[in-house]
Amino acid sequence: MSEDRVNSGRAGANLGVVRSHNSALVLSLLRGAGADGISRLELAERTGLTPQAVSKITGRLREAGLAAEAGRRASTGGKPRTVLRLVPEAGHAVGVQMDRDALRVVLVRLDGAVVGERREGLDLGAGAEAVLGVVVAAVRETVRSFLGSGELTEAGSLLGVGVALPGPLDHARGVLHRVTGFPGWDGFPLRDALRERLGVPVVVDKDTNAAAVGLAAGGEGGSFAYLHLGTGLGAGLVIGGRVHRGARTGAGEFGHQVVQLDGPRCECGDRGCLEVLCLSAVARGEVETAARVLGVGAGNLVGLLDIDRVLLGGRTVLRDPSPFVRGVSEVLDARARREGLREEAAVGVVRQGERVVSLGAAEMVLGVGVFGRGEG
Amino acid sequence: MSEDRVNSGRAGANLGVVRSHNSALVLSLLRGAGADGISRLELAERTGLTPQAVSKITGRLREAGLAAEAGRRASTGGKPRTVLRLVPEAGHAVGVQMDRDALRVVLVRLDGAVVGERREGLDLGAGAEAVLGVVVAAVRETVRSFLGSGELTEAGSLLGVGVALPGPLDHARGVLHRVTGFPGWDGFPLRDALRERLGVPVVVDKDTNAAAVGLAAGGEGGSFAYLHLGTGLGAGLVIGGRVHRGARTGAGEFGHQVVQLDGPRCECGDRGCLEVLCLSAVARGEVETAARVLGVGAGNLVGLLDIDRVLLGGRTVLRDPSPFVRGVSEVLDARARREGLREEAAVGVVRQGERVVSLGAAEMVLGVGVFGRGEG
DNA sequence: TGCACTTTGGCAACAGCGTTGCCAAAGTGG
DNA sequence: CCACTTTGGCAACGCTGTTGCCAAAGTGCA
Repeated sequence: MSEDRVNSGRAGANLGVVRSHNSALVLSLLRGAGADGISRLELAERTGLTPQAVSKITGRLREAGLAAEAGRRASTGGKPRTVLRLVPEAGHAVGVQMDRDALRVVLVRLDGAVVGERREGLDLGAGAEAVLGVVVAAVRETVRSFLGSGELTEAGSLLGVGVALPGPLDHARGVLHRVTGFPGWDGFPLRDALRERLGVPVVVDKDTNAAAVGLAAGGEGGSFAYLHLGTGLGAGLVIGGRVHRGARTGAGEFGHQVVQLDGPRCECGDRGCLEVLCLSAVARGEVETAARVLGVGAGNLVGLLDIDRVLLGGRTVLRDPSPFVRGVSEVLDARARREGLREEAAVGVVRQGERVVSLGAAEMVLGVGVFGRGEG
Repeated sequence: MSEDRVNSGRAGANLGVVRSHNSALVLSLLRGAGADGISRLELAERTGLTPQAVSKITGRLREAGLAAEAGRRASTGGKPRTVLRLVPEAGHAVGVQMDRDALRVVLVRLDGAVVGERREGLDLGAGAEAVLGVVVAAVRETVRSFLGSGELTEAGSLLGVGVALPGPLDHARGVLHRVTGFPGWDGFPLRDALRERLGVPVVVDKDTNAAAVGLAAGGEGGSFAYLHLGTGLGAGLVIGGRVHRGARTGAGEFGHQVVQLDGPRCECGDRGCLEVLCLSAVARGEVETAARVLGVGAGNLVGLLDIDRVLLGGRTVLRDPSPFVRGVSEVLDARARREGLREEAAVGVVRQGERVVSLGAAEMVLGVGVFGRGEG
């Protein structure tokens, strides 16, 4: 019912919404503070809430076991501030990245720290049932070996499983539209199938969106794009702190923007797509050219959305990031100079490397799982 | 203070936020219902609020003179629903469109109906002070002749003035960065200057954003783009019902996306921009080519953002819309077929014609002016 | 060592939000 | 005419963050 409301229009607010909003807000600030912790008054300043409200909210979080007091700051002439810290062991989430040929499973704590990881081969062509079995077994095994519990839901420790994979899909329903090259997956209800077998909440999303969620939760503020250059070229967009998926989870199709009218044929059927130009340059060993072409696409994106930052990832980039960073930076730099802007959008490489997608998948669970509909 | 919070991060919510959110929500539904009106129970269904909450909210709106009961629906076996209607005369807003060579001022009622309009020539090169004088006089005269009051703020009837103009500017501060071709405007604090002279709230935004606000308020739901093809080529983006401006009000720079690597030089300094390709085709009289190129840009946009609809406007399109609609539709259609989507993004022409920008400018005031921070 | 001062943060009372329970009003339909 | 349905207001309520107040816990000067 609430999902309908959110989809079909704008929803009315009530006290419950206020509470979960504020709780999620405080929780995310606690997470951002990490092991350093954060004081109540600092939380009040950052949220705009009164100190007393923060006290009540953190009191609830402490009672729920999600937060705890952890030492004090130095005094500034009065009573020293008490430091609050997230209790990282209070919850865990599993992140799954399903690729064409590989499976990656990570287990993270509430604070995002990785406590377990597992990698193995995967053959998406083996059929939905077989693949599902492999994924379920891998998740079970990961949780068992690192949390030491056979029962996934035991003690409420496992909040859920996030699954990221390429290809068109429906995030809201958790249904795959198709998986490029593997027609057997058309319309497969991956979320419900996994939820039934694992017995915990499951979230499904495109790999690029998952990465974007993880990066946003990892402290990347404002608006940014994650550009993933691997076997394909896609983007995850974060606008004002929230991932933008579009109504059909179709947003972020970055690789098939046309940057050369009547250019070479792309396998999508169109001509002059960024992806075919970029990847064919990579295949020819012309990394500089690939980077410049990627930069042009990034420039188009920055101009359209006025984003603050561009983060690069994906196997092809991570193999040797510097020419890509340099090439994209140069294009954006030139753009900013032309526009008369003081600073261009900053370009960087994801520091999580190849794990950025699976970590983001886990993050999707933490973002919404701990307190109502979180803020992403 | 609240502005700081909103800009620097995510803000905590309290009861006041809930009230203004829900009030704005109900008000926007009342506006959407127009002269037909809408019943309390319908409002409850649409917002997800309980009927009793809707009764309280509409009670406040009625007390404020913004809404009124207006007849009843047919009975369905019980007491017939009472119809509520916006009181259109309860408030007015002025929309100003400043163009390189022309000024357009519209006066609209709370329901968006135009009750007055005024057009005259403008020379942006005449200097800020001179132009300001012309604008102020035009606004005063428009209000006086159609509302019959010399005092703008009298009876709280004029809620504010929205101003739309091209060129880079800062929406949040209401400061112009520069106006292409007229360096004298660099850094001019247009919003504050107008507010001081007119004595009512003033909102300043890019012309394309203003149009987008107006279209969104006019019932265009979901996510869409307004593409404006006039002396330049720009876009206004609405994502999930809200205009996306970017941190620097720089979003929507649609015309300078590169669609032809190493293409012809654009006056922005880059090569192969959509704008130069499209407008030069128009200049050569090759409208079909211009439309196709525009379609390619629209396709890139649809792919990146997964928007539902593309609306065309601007002098060049409005002169003869059908080839543009056809050309863009064909490109998007082909895209959707390639993707295997059931339906492509719909293409249309703004029904407001040349007034879409000035009407949107007025809408910017109504959206935020009546109740706190509205929903855009 | 003592006392004035600053700062933190909990307790209690409070205002105001939407919600719930209840019932009068105003229709339909047999 | 009366049973029934549906609408929507009144009153009590639970819960939110807010405000006023004060104890706790430091600093720093005398």
